[in-house]
Amino acid sequence: MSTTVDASLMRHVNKRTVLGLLYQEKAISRSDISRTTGLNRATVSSLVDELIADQFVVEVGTGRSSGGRRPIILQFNTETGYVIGVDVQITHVTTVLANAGREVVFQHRRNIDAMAAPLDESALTRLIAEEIAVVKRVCPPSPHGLMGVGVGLPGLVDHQRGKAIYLPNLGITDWNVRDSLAAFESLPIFVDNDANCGAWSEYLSTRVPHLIFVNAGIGVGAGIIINGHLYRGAGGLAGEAGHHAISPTGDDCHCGNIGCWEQYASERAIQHSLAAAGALMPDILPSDFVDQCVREADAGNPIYLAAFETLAQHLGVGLVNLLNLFNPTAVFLSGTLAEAYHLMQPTLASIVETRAMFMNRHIPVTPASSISVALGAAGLALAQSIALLPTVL
Amino acid sequence: MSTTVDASLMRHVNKRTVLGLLYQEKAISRSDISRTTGLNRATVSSLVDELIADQFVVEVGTGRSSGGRRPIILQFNTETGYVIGVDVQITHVTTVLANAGREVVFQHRRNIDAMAAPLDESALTRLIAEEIAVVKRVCPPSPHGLMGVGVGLPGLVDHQRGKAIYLPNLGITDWNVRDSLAAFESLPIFVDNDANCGAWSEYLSTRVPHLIFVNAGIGVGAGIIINGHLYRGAGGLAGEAGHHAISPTGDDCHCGNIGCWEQYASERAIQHSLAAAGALMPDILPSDFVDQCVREADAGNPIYLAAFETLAQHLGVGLVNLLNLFNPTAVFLSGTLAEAYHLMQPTLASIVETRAMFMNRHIPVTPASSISVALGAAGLALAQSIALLPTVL
DNA sequence: TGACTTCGTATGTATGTTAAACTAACTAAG
DNA sequence: CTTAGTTAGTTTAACATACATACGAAGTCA
Repeated sequence: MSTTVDASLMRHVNKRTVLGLLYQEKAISRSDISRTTGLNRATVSSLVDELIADQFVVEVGTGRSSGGRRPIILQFNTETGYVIGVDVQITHVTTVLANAGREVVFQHRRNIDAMAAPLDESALTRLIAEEIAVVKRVCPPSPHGLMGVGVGLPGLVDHQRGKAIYLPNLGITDWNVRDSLAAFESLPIFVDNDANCGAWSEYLSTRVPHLIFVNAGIGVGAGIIINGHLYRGAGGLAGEAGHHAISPTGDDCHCGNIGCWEQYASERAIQHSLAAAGALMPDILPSDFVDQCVREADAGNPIYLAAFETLAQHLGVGLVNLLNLFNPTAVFLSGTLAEAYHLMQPTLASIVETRAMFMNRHIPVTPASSISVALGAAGLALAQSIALLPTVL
Repeated sequence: MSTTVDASLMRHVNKRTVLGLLYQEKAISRSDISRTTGLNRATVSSLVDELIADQFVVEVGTGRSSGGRRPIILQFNTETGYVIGVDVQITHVTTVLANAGREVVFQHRRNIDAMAAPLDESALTRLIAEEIAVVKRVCPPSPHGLMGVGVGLPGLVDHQRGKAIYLPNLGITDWNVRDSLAAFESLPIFVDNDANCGAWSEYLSTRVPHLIFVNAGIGVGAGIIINGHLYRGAGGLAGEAGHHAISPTGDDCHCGNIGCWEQYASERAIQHSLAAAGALMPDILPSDFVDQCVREADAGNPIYLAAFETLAQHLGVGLVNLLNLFNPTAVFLSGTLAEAYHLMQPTLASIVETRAMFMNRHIPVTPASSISVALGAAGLALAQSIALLPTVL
């Protein structure tokens, strides 16, 4: 932790601050930048000149005068380069092509049914490589080109080595994703946990400094942003919220614990409720399971309504725990269960309002977009590719 | 978040890095500093000169030669100034006088029995002021003198305004500690949650970058260090681990939640166990309660042994949740229940080893010193007083 | 004794930010 | 339509700081 600063780092930091501001605001002048950063106008001019030379920034005409010379409007050059993001879930893979401004240029979803027909590592590698190839074909030319690929995976990930340590619901252990993909793809590959990707995506969109992103589908995981940085923990494996126990008497979990949140707040819990009510749906593809259940509940089927009610209660209990522990600014709900948000929202809200500590009772729990994990994976790749953009950590 | 750097900040950061290194190492030369920080020898010399002029650093003779001129050994001047730390618990108040090197020069403990004879805010203010006055009298003269007072409180604290928002077990709401004490004491007053103080203390001692400090007594709270910084959450009220639920069927808690960890992992839980076994101890001072229980258990009394066993199990379940959520490097156990550490250790260890996720199974759970909260409070005051020392956030 | 090593300092240079002067371009009052 | 005032952006000089280099001091070792 011995941070030292010299002139070049000083300039780098200031340059990053300027580009960061340009990245947030859609139209801003040199003068505006000087005012909001506190940097001298001359310094800003010099930094902007370099950013323009690097094609990260473009001048786009002049703005309105406020009593003097009209300002030159600057913008982050969203088309300076592109990244690919891949969200690997148990039931489907979502791939996006995003420009440097995190605008989605192309997206593709492919259902898989890993639970019915398990995919081994090499099959999954090929599948991801195929998806990348598909997206790659539609990537427009740009100054920095296609800069990298981010992959979000549902389980324990060693993001530094680019390895999946344990993906319980895919039945995969110790899979070196980066090296495997390198056989098909020469682009830089970045790998991370899916909830981490989602959290990063929501942070970049909202700039909320402390947030929790809960990905609830077949498993449950959380991504945690603290002070604008992704919190990874000492071993890089924080946020296993799905394996915090909410009951001392629950079922044994594969993780070794008893009564894990994941047992009560995942698709499994719905199946459990349905089975208990004698209403199993055996001939449905896993990738359509939640969809079908939501449809039944929306149609008024009381068994399904009750199942979602129970689910919402358990989801709420765990959420309250996270609120009291982390005291965040916002919570985002993602994964297949987010499709049932409208069914669970009233119960969820009422549990948070009654059971969280008073300062946490009005923290909003909102659904995330279905592509936020893929977009976040792309965003992580972007952050690694352009050193001047906001750092992950 | 628009960080800008200029020459003076650059120098400040480098100076802090140098002083930080001197603060950690007990004997180090300019040359050593240059090597470990990467700063140029000339730069180090210049920075050290200023630090010596400020009396933060002293030259203490020469070291052994390694084939050339002998180095001049530098040391952080632990006697450059002093701070006071106060740990306010329900049953006692601990006050320490520490020098700038966090060495305890004097300490004093005073039992109170706030539960039996409740103290109101003004009585508590006077009590703290008295304790400060006692300690102040033994403070030796020094270049920077007595720099400030840190106060750790068991409950929700607004550290920025120096206010206690809610201290449930003391029955106090909205108490402006800083202003109240200002009537008695002109020193700068810094207020924080007790577990935050403890966590900061353990961080400064161990330099473990990710750690959790659990303060378990009549209440339960956690202080969280993330990446060498105290994590306070969005509203400054994170770490309310005592109010994360570990059972859906437990008692109602004053916080609004059901089945809070605090119901199962505090002194209350022992009383509950004893009552259930028909072995209440009504005529004991609250400040001696745990002491007495430990003595009974150590003497082999099966009712007390069973009570601690149950307590350890519940403590363990909550700890596992924290491990899986935060993936820390170490956990420190403090508060009155830490006195029963030897009784609970085997159960605690076995629960962590079996129920935590595999990467968290060998995270050490060790007892903290009984003065770590007071020392941490002093440390927070120190960090605020000397801007060149490690920052809290 | 003499060559070599290491520590710490002195001096000049490179890099960067800032302050101030300056030009460009606009608004608004008379 | 002129003129004063304002705002945006650039140029120039001054200043702060870290670094490279050279050097003296003080040791080691053959």
